[in-house]
Amino acid sequence: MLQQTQVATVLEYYKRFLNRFPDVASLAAADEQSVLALWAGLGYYRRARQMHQAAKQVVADHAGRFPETLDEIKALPGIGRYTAGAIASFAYDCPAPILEANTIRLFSRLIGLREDPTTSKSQALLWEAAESFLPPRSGAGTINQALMELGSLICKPAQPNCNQCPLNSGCKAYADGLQAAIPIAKQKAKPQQRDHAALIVRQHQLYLVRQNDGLGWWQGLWDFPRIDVTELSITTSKRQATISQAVEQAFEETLGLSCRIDSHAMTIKHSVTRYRITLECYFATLSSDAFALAAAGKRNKHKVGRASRPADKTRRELENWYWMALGDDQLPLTASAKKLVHWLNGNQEQ
DNA sequence: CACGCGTGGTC
DNA sequence: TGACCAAGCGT
Repeated sequence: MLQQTQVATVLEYYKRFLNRFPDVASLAAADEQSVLALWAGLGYYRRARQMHQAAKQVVADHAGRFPETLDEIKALPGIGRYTAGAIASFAYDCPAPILEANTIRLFSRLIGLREDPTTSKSQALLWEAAESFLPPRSGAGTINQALMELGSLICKPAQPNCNQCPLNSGCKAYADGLQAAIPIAKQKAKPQQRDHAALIVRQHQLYLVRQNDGLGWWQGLWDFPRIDVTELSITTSKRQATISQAVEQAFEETLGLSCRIDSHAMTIKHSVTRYRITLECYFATLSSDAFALAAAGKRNKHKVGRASRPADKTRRELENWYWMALGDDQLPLTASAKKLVHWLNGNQEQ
């Protein structure tokens, strides 16, 4: 959970998760969808699937006992050199180095690294630095955690407290006054704007949702029917009726969902990697034939794990539909879908 | 090796 | 407010 995710963000998810899956065996025995449901909102959902797979692998290949050597730990899906080193040193006191956001910054400054820390050359130097701090006998876990804390609390990204740093006498960046310039930030791809549209289709107290397939964003997670309408180049200068018509047509062509847009509900701004997404949410009514198709989806209880892929393409779509109650906490929803659910809960007039 | 993957917090 | 950042990994 902590991979690329701040501790404060993880805490509540972690508690809920361990409450539901207190050991490897219970996680291994779980449905992927219930694992994802507890992860929903955290992001990087591949981590959840890989951890689930790792639990199964521990049961199958290690008799249910978590492996205790660096190589065996690293062989598990979703566990790379950092996470393997962290587990091995924290849990089993193996003399394994670690390198992550905090210590990359710390070591970059200590050795006065003037290049992009992500290149293989830089990485080799940084791992070497990490290794140089390992104690000869035991206590690697303590040292590793102490170095992370030092990076987190003192050797901060901006305005590091060099005067409080116990390592400042050996720090090249500090000696040269370069602590603000190191590590150098690598240039990122320019953010791109995307326009999405989502439909709010209510039938009695249930809302139509669909599961994302194995391609693209939010694989295996559920969302309100959503499409990318960036190419429609919708502008505010167009009449609302024109926009609605274009969006209706796009839903028909993309999802085979024939509907009429009734009104605009809300706008959600969010982002995925380098994309800045503006999601316009509309109340909509399905046309009668589309309604029959969607109703068929209701009989398909949502599946465990990824949806199967029958040869027939039209059927494939239908398996991914579901009528969801607003209070449903079993379905793994994307963060934006959760926001929309929250808004709908607050807007249940009547 | 560069890129994709999610989201929320901070300044 | 938008850019930066976070207990990385797999491809």
